[in-house]
Amino acid sequence: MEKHEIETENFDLELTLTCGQTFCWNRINGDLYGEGPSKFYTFRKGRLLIVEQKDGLIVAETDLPRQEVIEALSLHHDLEEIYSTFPEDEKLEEAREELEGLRIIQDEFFPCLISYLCSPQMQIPRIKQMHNNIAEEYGGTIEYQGEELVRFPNMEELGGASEEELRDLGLGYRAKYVSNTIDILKEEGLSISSEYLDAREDLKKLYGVGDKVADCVLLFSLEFLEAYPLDTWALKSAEKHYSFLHSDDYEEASENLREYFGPYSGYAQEYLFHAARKGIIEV
DNA sequence: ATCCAGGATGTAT
DNA sequence: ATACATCATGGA
Repeated sequence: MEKHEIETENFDLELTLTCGQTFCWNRINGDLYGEGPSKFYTFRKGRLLIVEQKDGLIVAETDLPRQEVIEALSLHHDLEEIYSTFPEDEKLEEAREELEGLRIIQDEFFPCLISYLCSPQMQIPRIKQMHNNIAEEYGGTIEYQGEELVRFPNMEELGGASEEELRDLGLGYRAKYVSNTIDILKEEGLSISSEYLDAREDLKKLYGVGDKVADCVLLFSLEFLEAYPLDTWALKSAEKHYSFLHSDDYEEASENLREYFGPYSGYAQEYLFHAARKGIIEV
C-alpha cells in the first residue's frame, strides 16, 4: 500500500468518525465508540483505506488514489466558506465551538444506504453492530498486522442474503427493508436527480426509505449538503430552540430549517445533532 | 415488567 | 392529507 500525507486544517478525525454519522468506518484495534488508538479503516471500491491523524497531518495507507482519500473524508470542504453562510445563531455557534473539526464525510452509497435502512427505532451503537454483523457474514476480511479487518459486501454479495438470514443478524423488521430494497435496485436500478427535493423523492422509491433516511443518505453519501435529516434529536432540538421553525410536518419543518440555515444546512444539523446528543446544548 | 431507540409502512378515516 | 397501530430487538 502507498502512503499519503495530507495537510489539513479544521479537521478532527476521531470526532468526525465517532459522532454517529457514519457506520462504514471501524477503529483498528478497538471499538469505534470505545477506547483504542485513533486509527481507523474502511473499504472503498473494494480497497482498504487506513487513516490516522498526526496533528494537522492526515496519514493514509491505501492503494486508492490520493483524491479518493480527500473525498472520503470531505477534506475538500471549505469550512470557513460553509460557516460564512450560516445565520447569526447562538446555539449553532455554541455547538460549532465545542465541535471544532467535525466534518460531514462521504461514504459509499450502498453501505451508507443499508446502514440507514437499519436505523429506524434503533440506537447508534446497535446500528453499527448490525452493519458489522452484515460485513462479517457477507463481506470479506483482510488481515492487517495480525488483525482481521472486515469489508462490507457489495450489492451482489448481499443480494444473496434472505430476509430470514438478515433477521438473524439482529436487523429485526428492518431485514425486509434491506432485502426488498436490494431487489428493487437489482431489478429497476435507481437514478437520482441532481435537484435536492427530487433526489429525496427518488430515494423514497426504495422500500424502507422515508424522508429521514433519504436525507441521511443524501447528506452522508451523495453530498447534498442542504439536506437536514429530522430525527428524534433534531426534532426535539428544533422544538426547543427553534420553535418558530418547527412543525410536525416533516416537509414543512425541513423547508423552514433549510431556509434558515442555508445551503449548508446539513452541516448545521450535524453540529446541532451532536451537540444535543452530547449534552452541549440541552434538549 | 415496561419503556424506548437517528422511523417507515399499511390501513382507515 | 392526517391519525393510528404495527413492526423486532436488546438494554435500561
